[in-house]
Amino acid sequence: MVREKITNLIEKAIQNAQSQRKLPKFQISAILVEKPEQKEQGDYSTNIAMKIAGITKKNPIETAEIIVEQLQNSNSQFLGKIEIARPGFINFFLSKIYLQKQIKQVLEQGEKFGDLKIGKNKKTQVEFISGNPTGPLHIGQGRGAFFGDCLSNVLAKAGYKVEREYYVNNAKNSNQIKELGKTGMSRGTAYLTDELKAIIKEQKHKIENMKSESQAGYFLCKIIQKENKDFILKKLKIKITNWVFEQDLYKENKIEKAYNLLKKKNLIYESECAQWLKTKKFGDSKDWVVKRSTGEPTYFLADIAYHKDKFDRGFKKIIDIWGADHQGHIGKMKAASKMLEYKGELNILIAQVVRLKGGLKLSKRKGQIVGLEELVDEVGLDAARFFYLAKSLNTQMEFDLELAKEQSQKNPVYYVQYAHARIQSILNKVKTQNTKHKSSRPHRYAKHCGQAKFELLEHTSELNLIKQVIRFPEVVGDTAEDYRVQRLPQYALDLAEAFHQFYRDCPVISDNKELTQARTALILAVQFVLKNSLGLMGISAPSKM
RNA sequence: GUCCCUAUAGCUUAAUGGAUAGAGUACUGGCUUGCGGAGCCAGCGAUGGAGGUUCGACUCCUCCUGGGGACGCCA
Repeated sequence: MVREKITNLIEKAIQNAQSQRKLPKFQISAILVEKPEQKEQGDYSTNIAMKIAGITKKNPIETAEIIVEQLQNSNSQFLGKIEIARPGFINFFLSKIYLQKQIKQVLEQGEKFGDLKIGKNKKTQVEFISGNPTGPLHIGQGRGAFFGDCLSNVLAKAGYKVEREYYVNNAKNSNQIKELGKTGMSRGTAYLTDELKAIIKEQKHKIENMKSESQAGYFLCKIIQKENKDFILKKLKIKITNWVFEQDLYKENKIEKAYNLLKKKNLIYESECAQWLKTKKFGDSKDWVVKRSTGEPTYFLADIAYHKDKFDRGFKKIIDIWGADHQGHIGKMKAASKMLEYKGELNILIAQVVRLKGGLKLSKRKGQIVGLEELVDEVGLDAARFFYLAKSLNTQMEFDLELAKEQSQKNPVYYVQYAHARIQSILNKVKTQNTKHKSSRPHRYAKHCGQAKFELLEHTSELNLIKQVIRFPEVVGDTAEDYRVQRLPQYALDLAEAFHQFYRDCPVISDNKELTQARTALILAVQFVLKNSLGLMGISAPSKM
């Protein structure tokens, strides 16, 4: 990645300056290289001179001058000019030759462009959605759903070995399953929705013969879970590799085993006939009950057993994506992971609440729910995904269903898809004119385009477009590190915009055959990256619209 | 009461302590000798309030105000 190269150059420059005694000796801390928003401020820039000004005892501009002097000696081919700007930024401009060469590389790598190795094949698990099997998913859960799917894609692209998991709270003896059973037996209304009413009606005879609420609830939850599963896989097109059932943890005695382990470690004590876990000692605000006075395990104990199971499966990095109502649960879980001496990385992310505009709250237990299915039907899957992913996970999100419907035809996602389709249309035309490649496969065609004379790509719009294209690996890497997937939709928009501007300024098809070939190669590369970034978001890249 | 998240343009929102706070949408005006006008260009418009730390604060700290969530032997 370009940014890494620049970082390395700066580090070397500082070391050189130090060995020439132009700068004092000090430990070089993290060097930040970022992409400025203004074009005049370079393609990349660093604030390192300001950071170390305190140590060098020179003002930032002088410090920058010393570093730049060394940088200029380094004679690197990919950099054009290097500028110093007040109050002490060093701005880097990429060289034209370097940019032109990149397109060939993108075409050679094709779909693999942007694949990174930073994950080092680390065994990673992303657990997300994990909706209760008592009803359909609502629009609040859509957040964790698309976020988790997208983050998993990004991590995989960045070189992690990712498993995607969904945990089903279907314990037969849990209160929610009993409540569900009650509802089924017309003794309650806890989870009553139109969908459930239909199921109950259909299964009336079977339910009537059931002996207990628990049995009826478990029966109903199986049906609901199957519907949810189909919905997630087929309609939302989310990939899940493992479905884990709470009931199986009971069946396999894993809950009792976890309990005994904690007991052995002397982390459990009895009070008021219940069994308490010493979570306070491990950083949580208080201790929690793991077994009730009746002897039944709590949800928390089951969750500990579940996490122990994750740890035992050898994940080095675990990401849990939970709803906002589980926020108070983080402290306990972290405490428990310490008790179990988990050595890996446990990240718990909270997807903040989704509110409906107009004040309707979205809590599963409080009345009105808007189904995720309804939303996807209204605005379409692509738009829904884009809409969700564009927002930061830990900001509460206000959902204007009316607006979403209204905007489904002028949604930003179409802007990106339009760029992709437009490119396809041009490519089709190019191929028609050039009968030799009329029916050639994309891969072979890309190879052919790789022979183009890239030095002909000189227009500002062409160079800007290339700059956007080569940002892609950085976008993948940054997102894999900070999990801010909203970077992806923004990037896709930026790339599409750069393409539309290029389209305005530079006709691809012209009498100049060499230029036509070079520009065809360029847009082909753009198309690869557009498709790739849409793919990470789970959004389709249509050839026609 | 305690803890957590949060407040940015009319609306929906972005911004690892950096430069002129970035988009989409809405609104106003402009773009036909060309490959898809679902496009392009220009304009309008924002950091809730008061202090503090810093060369530099939407970002960190304190207080205030508003919104949400959590504080069960529910899940």
